[in-house]
Amino acid sequence: MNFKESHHLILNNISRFIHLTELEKQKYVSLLTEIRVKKKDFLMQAGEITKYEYFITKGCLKVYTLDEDGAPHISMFAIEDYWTGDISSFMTKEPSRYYIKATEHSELLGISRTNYDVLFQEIPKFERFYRILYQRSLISYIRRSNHGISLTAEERYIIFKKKYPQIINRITQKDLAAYIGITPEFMSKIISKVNRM
Amino acid sequence: MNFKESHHLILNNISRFIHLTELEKQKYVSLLTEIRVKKKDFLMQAGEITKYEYFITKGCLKVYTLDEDGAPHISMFAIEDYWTGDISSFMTKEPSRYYIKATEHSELLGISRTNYDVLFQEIPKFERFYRILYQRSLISYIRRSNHGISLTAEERYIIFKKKYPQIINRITQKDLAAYIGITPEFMSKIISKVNRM
DNA sequence: TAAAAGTCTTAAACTAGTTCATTTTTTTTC
DNA sequence: GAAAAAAAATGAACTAGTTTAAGACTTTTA
Repeated sequence: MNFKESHHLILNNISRFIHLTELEKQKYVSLLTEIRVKKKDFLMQAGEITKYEYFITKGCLKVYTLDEDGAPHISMFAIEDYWTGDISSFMTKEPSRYYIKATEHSELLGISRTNYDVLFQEIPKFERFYRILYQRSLISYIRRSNHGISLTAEERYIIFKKKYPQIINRITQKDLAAYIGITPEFMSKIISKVNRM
Repeated sequence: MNFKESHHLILNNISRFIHLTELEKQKYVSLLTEIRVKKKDFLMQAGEITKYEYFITKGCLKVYTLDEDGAPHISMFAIEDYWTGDISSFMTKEPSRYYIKATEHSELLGISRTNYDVLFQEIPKFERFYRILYQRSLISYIRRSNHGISLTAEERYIIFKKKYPQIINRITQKDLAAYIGITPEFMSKIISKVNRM
């Protein structure tokens, strides 16, 4: 059996948690859709019902909401080997409040809501895969929500820099500010202060 | 087959996502441990390795960390029909950074780490149950982490009050402040302001 | 490759939230 | 049910982070 590079990447990601036979691998990749999105283009926009859960094989994207004043708040940056999407809209089939925009030319594999359900019927082992995937995401979001209410912006910046060195060089300071939850002006002050230390 | 009241509660919670046969129900409840904890007593403390994932059948508990200054930051309040614990320490078997303290006399059902693994082997359907449970928790923590960095304390208070009316009357204003992420003094100001509106 | 658009920096005036100290009110305990 | 302990309220002085504005630097686009 011969898989393309993107399929190798996603199968390798999955193999960290569950073991699949060659036949299951074939079945699984047959349920995926390939998606390309150019820099600055949207993978999805607020108001739409999320059609896919995504796995990034190349590039970088930002997932964000806009508040009443039109200010962006970035929920996550997704690069190669990351999963992303709006799990809430994907599950409830209600319109999303999120935008997903490529900050670099990106390539993704998507699984549609229909195929997501088929997947569980045909290869129940995937319940385990997603159980573990969501469990791990949950751990990091519990931590992030605690940091948001208990740490200063400077502390959150230092943690982000340490935890995601491979991301920080690929994003603008403005987007980093929208992720940390402060204005770009204050982000600029923090960075020059931390660098001076 | 005759189950006690607490077993009825937990089985009813589980039946929202998966269907169990009578035999599976019996098997499942045999893996649970009953726990009682008096008001102001700890269910667990920072430094311990989390032994159980908990389901609350009666009472109210707060899950919190202490920062370097000794100030508490509450991650969640758990009441009847809620699941709680420290999923990170439970999975990694590393010492927890959380305290769980009963704010009322409470009764819980716990599943140990060993039995959690046995459960998946014996009733693989539980992978699906936990997949859905974690997926839903994830959705609410993603939202909470966004609120923490994008909303004012007053907005977070109004949202909490609307979303958890059954909890707000059971907790102190001080604990609410530790959940919202502000000082008790500022919480007091916000509440009197919002009530005046 | 010049012009336009977007990003980053700096600074002054402002606001949301903290700190500290004191008093009042409510809850707990014996 | 009185005394002690904890929670809530209030206010003044403070700090982290915002707003607005303007200039310098960098990237994108025609």
